[in-house]
Amino acid sequence: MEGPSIVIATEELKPFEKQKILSSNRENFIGMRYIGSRSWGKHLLLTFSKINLRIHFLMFGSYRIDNPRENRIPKLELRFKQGIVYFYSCAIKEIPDGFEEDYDWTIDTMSEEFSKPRAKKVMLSKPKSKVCDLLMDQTIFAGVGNIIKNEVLYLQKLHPDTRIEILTPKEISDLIKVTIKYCHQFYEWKKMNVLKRNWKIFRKKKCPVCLGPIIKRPTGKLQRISHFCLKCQPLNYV
DNA sequence: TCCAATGTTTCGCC
DNA sequence: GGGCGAAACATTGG
Repeated sequence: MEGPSIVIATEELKPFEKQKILSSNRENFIGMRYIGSRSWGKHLLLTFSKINLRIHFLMFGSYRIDNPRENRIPKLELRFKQGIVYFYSCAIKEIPDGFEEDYDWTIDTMSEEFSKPRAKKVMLSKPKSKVCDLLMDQTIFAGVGNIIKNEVLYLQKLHPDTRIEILTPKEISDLIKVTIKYCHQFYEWKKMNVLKRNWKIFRKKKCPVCLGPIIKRPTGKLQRISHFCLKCQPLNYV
Protein backbone atom coordinates (compact mmCIF):
# COMPACT_ATOMS: atom_id res chain seq x y z
CA MET A 1 0.00 0.00 0.00
CA GLU A 2 1.42 3.36 -1.04
CA GLY A 3 1.25 6.73 0.70
CA PRO A 4 -1.93 8.10 -0.92
CA SER A 5 -3.86 4.99 0.16
CA ILE A 6 -2.81 5.59 3.75
CA VAL A 7 -4.21 9.12 3.58
CA ILE A 8 -7.50 7.65 2.38
CA ALA A 9 -7.41 5.24 5.34
CA THR A 10 -7.12 8.15 7.77
CA GLU A 11 -10.19 9.70 6.16
CA GLU A 12 -12.19 6.49 6.33
CA LEU A 13 -11.41 6.22 10.03
CA LYS A 14 -12.69 9.74 10.74
CA PRO A 15 -16.23 8.64 11.71
CA PHE A 16 -14.77 6.65 14.61
CA GLU A 17 -12.90 9.54 16.20
CA LYS A 18 -13.59 10.01 19.91
CA GLN A 19 -15.58 6.77 19.92
CA LYS A 20 -15.17 4.10 22.54
CA ILE A 21 -13.95 0.62 21.60
CA LEU A 22 -16.66 -1.79 22.70
CA SER A 23 -14.76 -4.96 21.87
CA SER A 24 -11.51 -6.03 20.27
CA ASN A 25 -9.42 -9.13 19.64
CA ARG A 26 -6.78 -7.34 21.69
CA GLU A 27 -8.02 -7.18 25.24
CA ASN A 28 -6.16 -4.00 26.20
CA PHE A 29 -8.02 -1.92 23.60
CA ILE A 30 -11.43 -2.57 25.09
CA GLY A 31 -12.78 0.55 26.72
CA MET A 32 -10.20 2.85 25.15
CA ARG A 33 -11.18 5.64 22.82
CA TYR A 34 -9.91 6.09 19.31
CA ILE A 35 -8.66 9.66 19.12
CA GLY A 36 -7.56 10.05 15.52
CA SER A 37 -4.97 9.21 12.92
CA ARG A 38 -2.53 10.68 10.50
CA SER A 39 -0.21 9.28 7.90
CA TRP A 40 3.49 9.56 7.27
CA GLY A 41 4.59 7.92 4.06
CA LYS A 42 3.31 4.36 4.23
CA HIS A 43 2.79 4.54 7.99
CA LEU A 44 -0.71 4.76 9.40
CA LEU A 45 -0.38 6.40 12.82
CA LEU A 46 -3.26 5.79 15.18
CA THR A 47 -3.83 7.54 18.47
CA PHE A 48 -5.96 6.02 21.20
CA SER A 49 -6.66 7.32 24.69
CA LYS A 50 -3.90 5.19 26.24
CA ILE A 51 -1.71 4.05 23.37
CA ASN A 52 -0.40 4.99 19.92
CA LEU A 53 0.07 2.53 17.06
CA ARG A 54 2.02 2.53 13.83
CA ILE A 55 0.47 0.27 11.25
CA HIS A 56 2.38 -0.74 8.14
CA PHE A 57 0.57 -2.73 5.49
CA LEU A 58 3.68 -3.94 3.69
CA MET A 59 2.93 -5.77 0.43
CA PHE A 60 -0.24 -7.64 1.31
CA GLY A 61 -1.87 -5.73 4.09
CA SER A 62 -5.39 -4.39 4.00
CA TYR A 63 -8.13 -2.98 6.16
CA ARG A 64 -11.88 -3.27 6.02
CA ILE A 65 -14.69 -1.36 7.63
CA ASP A 66 -17.80 -3.35 8.57
CA ASN A 67 -17.38 -6.16 6.01
CA PRO A 68 -14.67 -8.54 7.19
CA ARG A 69 -12.69 -10.76 4.81
CA GLU A 70 -13.87 -14.32 4.87
CA ASN A 71 -11.65 -16.92 6.49
CA ARG A 72 -9.14 -14.29 7.58
CA ILE A 73 -8.13 -13.50 11.11
CA PRO A 74 -7.49 -9.78 11.54
CA LYS A 75 -4.34 -8.67 13.27
CA LEU A 76 -6.47 -6.05 14.94
CA GLU A 77 -10.22 -5.69 15.21
CA LEU A 78 -11.94 -2.69 16.77
CA ARG A 79 -15.67 -2.66 17.29
CA PHE A 80 -17.33 0.68 17.86
CA LYS A 81 -20.98 1.54 18.35
CA GLN A 82 -21.51 2.33 14.68
CA GLY A 83 -19.05 0.01 12.94
CA ILE A 84 -16.13 -2.38 13.06
CA VAL A 85 -12.64 -1.79 11.72
CA TYR A 86 -10.41 -4.72 10.72
CA PHE A 87 -6.69 -4.66 9.94
CA TYR A 88 -5.19 -7.62 8.10
CA SER A 89 -1.68 -8.80 7.40
CA CYS A 90 0.05 -5.74 8.68
CA ALA A 91 2.91 -4.88 10.99
CA ILE A 92 1.59 -3.21 14.11
CA LYS A 93 3.94 -1.45 16.46
CA GLU A 94 3.33 0.59 19.57
CA ILE A 95 4.85 4.06 19.41
CA PRO A 96 5.33 6.57 22.22
CA ASP A 97 3.39 9.73 22.98
CA GLY A 98 4.86 12.64 21.10
CA PHE A 99 5.78 10.44 18.13
CA GLU A 100 4.99 13.40 15.87
CA GLU A 101 8.33 14.85 16.88
CA ASP A 102 10.13 11.74 15.63
CA TYR A 103 8.74 12.06 12.13
CA ASP A 104 10.17 14.44 9.59
CA TRP A 105 7.08 15.69 7.79
CA THR A 106 9.17 17.40 5.10
CA ILE A 107 9.85 13.89 3.72
CA ASP A 108 6.21 12.79 3.54
CA THR A 109 5.13 13.07 -0.09
CA MET A 110 1.48 13.62 0.86
CA SER A 111 2.24 16.32 3.42
CA GLU A 112 1.93 20.01 2.70
CA GLU A 113 5.23 20.31 4.50
CA PHE A 114 7.07 18.20 1.92
CA SER A 115 10.27 20.04 1.00
CA LYS A 116 11.23 19.86 -2.66
CA PRO A 117 14.53 21.69 -2.03
CA ARG A 118 15.44 19.09 0.58
CA ALA A 119 14.66 16.23 -1.82
CA LYS A 120 16.76 17.90 -4.50
CA LYS A 121 19.67 18.39 -2.13
CA VAL A 122 19.62 14.75 -1.05
CA MET A 123 19.36 13.52 -4.63
CA LEU A 124 22.28 15.68 -5.73
CA SER A 125 24.34 14.19 -2.91
CA LYS A 126 23.91 10.74 -4.49
CA PRO A 127 25.09 11.28 -8.08
CA LYS A 128 25.80 7.59 -8.72
CA SER A 129 22.37 6.45 -7.62
CA LYS A 130 19.70 5.46 -10.09
CA VAL A 131 16.37 7.23 -10.30
CA CYS A 132 14.48 3.97 -9.74
CA ASP A 133 16.17 3.54 -6.35
CA LEU A 134 15.89 7.14 -5.18
CA LEU A 135 12.19 7.42 -5.97
CA MET A 136 11.57 4.40 -3.76
CA ASP A 137 13.85 5.69 -1.01
CA GLN A 138 11.59 6.26 2.01
CA THR A 139 14.07 8.74 3.48
CA ILE A 140 13.60 10.99 0.43
CA PHE A 141 10.09 10.27 -0.87
CA ALA A 142 8.17 8.64 1.98
CA GLY A 143 5.04 7.09 0.55
CA VAL A 144 6.25 6.44 -2.99
CA GLY A 145 5.91 2.77 -3.93
CA ASN A 146 6.54 0.72 -7.02
CA ILE A 147 3.43 1.85 -8.89
CA ILE A 148 4.16 5.53 -8.41
CA LYS A 149 7.82 4.96 -9.30
CA ASN A 150 6.97 3.36 -12.63
CA GLU A 151 4.29 5.85 -13.59
CA VAL A 152 6.45 8.86 -12.74
CA LEU A 153 9.46 7.56 -14.67
CA TYR A 154 7.23 6.98 -17.67
CA LEU A 155 5.73 10.48 -17.44
CA GLN A 156 9.24 11.96 -17.29
CA LYS A 157 10.53 9.72 -20.09
CA LEU A 158 13.28 8.48 -17.80
CA HIS A 159 14.80 5.00 -18.00
CA PRO A 160 14.79 3.43 -14.49
CA ASP A 161 18.58 2.95 -14.63
CA THR A 162 19.25 6.66 -15.25
CA ARG A 163 21.88 7.93 -12.85
CA ILE A 164 21.38 11.25 -11.07
CA GLU A 165 24.70 12.61 -12.33
CA ILE A 166 23.53 12.82 -15.93
CA LEU A 167 20.42 14.82 -15.08
CA THR A 168 20.36 18.60 -15.19
CA PRO A 169 19.23 20.46 -12.05
CA LYS A 170 16.04 21.33 -13.91
CA GLU A 171 15.36 17.70 -14.76
CA ILE A 172 15.77 16.78 -11.09
CA SER A 173 13.44 19.59 -10.00
CA ASP A 174 10.88 18.49 -12.57
CA LEU A 175 11.14 14.88 -11.46
CA ILE A 176 10.45 15.89 -7.86
CA LYS A 177 7.58 18.15 -8.88
CA VAL A 178 5.93 15.46 -11.00
CA THR A 179 6.41 12.84 -8.27
CA ILE A 180 4.56 14.94 -5.70
CA LYS A 181 1.88 15.83 -8.21
CA TYR A 182 1.42 12.19 -9.17
CA CYS A 183 1.09 11.16 -5.52
CA HIS A 184 -1.87 13.51 -5.23
CA GLN A 185 -3.25 12.36 -8.57
CA PHE A 186 -3.00 8.75 -7.35
CA TYR A 187 -5.00 9.79 -4.28
CA GLU A 188 -7.76 11.39 -6.38
CA TRP A 189 -7.98 8.46 -8.79
CA LYS A 190 -8.06 5.93 -5.98
CA LYS A 191 -10.86 7.80 -4.24
CA MET A 192 -12.82 7.84 -7.49
CA ASN A 193 -12.12 4.14 -8.03
CA VAL A 194 -10.42 4.78 -11.34
CA LEU A 195 -6.81 4.24 -10.33
CA LYS A 196 -6.03 1.10 -12.32
CA ARG A 197 -7.56 2.33 -15.52
CA ASN A 198 -5.27 5.33 -15.36
CA TRP A 199 -2.06 3.35 -15.16
CA LYS A 200 -0.07 4.07 -18.29
CA ILE A 201 2.80 1.63 -17.88
CA PHE A 202 2.44 -0.36 -14.68
CA ARG A 203 1.42 -3.94 -15.54
CA LYS A 204 0.72 -2.88 -19.13
CA LYS A 205 1.77 -4.82 -22.20
CA LYS A 206 2.12 -2.05 -24.77
CA CYS A 207 3.32 1.51 -24.55
CA PRO A 208 0.25 3.75 -24.85
CA VAL A 209 2.24 6.26 -26.93
CA CYS A 210 4.35 4.25 -29.40
CA LEU A 211 2.61 0.87 -28.97
CA GLY A 212 6.02 -0.72 -28.49
CA PRO A 213 6.61 -3.54 -26.02
CA ILE A 214 6.94 -2.74 -22.35
CA ILE A 215 10.00 -4.15 -20.67
CA LYS A 216 9.47 -5.70 -17.27
CA ARG A 217 12.54 -6.48 -15.20
CA PRO A 218 14.16 -5.80 -11.84
CA THR A 219 16.22 -2.59 -11.77
CA GLY A 220 18.61 -0.83 -9.44
CA LYS A 221 19.98 -1.86 -6.09
CA LEU A 222 16.51 -2.53 -4.83
CA GLN A 223 15.83 -4.94 -7.71
CA ARG A 224 12.16 -4.08 -7.71
CA ILE A 225 10.33 -4.71 -10.95
CA SER A 226 10.29 -1.80 -13.35
CA HIS A 227 7.95 -1.46 -16.30
CA PHE A 228 9.25 0.78 -19.04
CA CYS A 229 9.28 1.50 -22.77
CA LEU A 230 12.81 1.57 -24.21
CA LYS A 231 11.73 3.76 -27.09
CA CYS A 232 10.06 6.42 -24.93
CA GLN A 233 12.44 6.02 -21.98
CA PRO A 234 15.83 5.47 -23.61
CA LEU A 235 19.02 5.14 -21.60
CA ASN A 236 21.16 7.76 -23.27
CA TYR A 237 24.54 6.82 -21.86
CA VAL A 238 26.54 3.80 -20.76
C1' DT B 1 -2.63 -24.26 -10.37
C1' DC B 2 1.23 -21.46 -9.77
C1' DC B 3 3.74 -17.51 -8.70
C1' DA B 4 4.99 -12.82 -8.77
C1' DA B 5 4.39 -8.92 -6.11
C1' DT B 6 1.25 -1.59 -4.12
C1' DG B 7 7.32 -3.71 1.29
C1' DT B 8 10.33 -3.52 5.30
C1' DT B 9 13.22 -5.44 8.84
C1' DT B 10 16.69 -8.34 10.53
C1' DC B 11 20.59 -11.11 10.40
C1' DG B 12 25.12 -12.65 9.07
C1' DC B 13 29.12 -11.87 6.32
C1' DC B 14 32.97 -9.24 4.49
C1' DG C 1 30.81 0.09 11.37
C1' DG C 2 28.88 0.29 6.75
C1' DG C 3 27.21 -2.03 2.87
C1' DC C 4 25.39 -5.88 0.95
C1' DG C 5 22.53 -9.96 0.02
C1' DA C 6 19.54 -13.42 1.79
C1' DA C 7 15.83 -14.57 4.45
C1' DA C 8 11.73 -13.83 6.90
C1' DC C 9 7.11 -12.41 6.97
C1' DA C 10 2.47 -13.19 4.66
C1' DT C 11 -1.43 -12.93 0.87
C1' DT C 12 -3.90 -13.03 -3.32
C1' DG C 13 -5.05 -11.68 -7.99
C1' DG C 14 -4.15 -12.91 -12.44
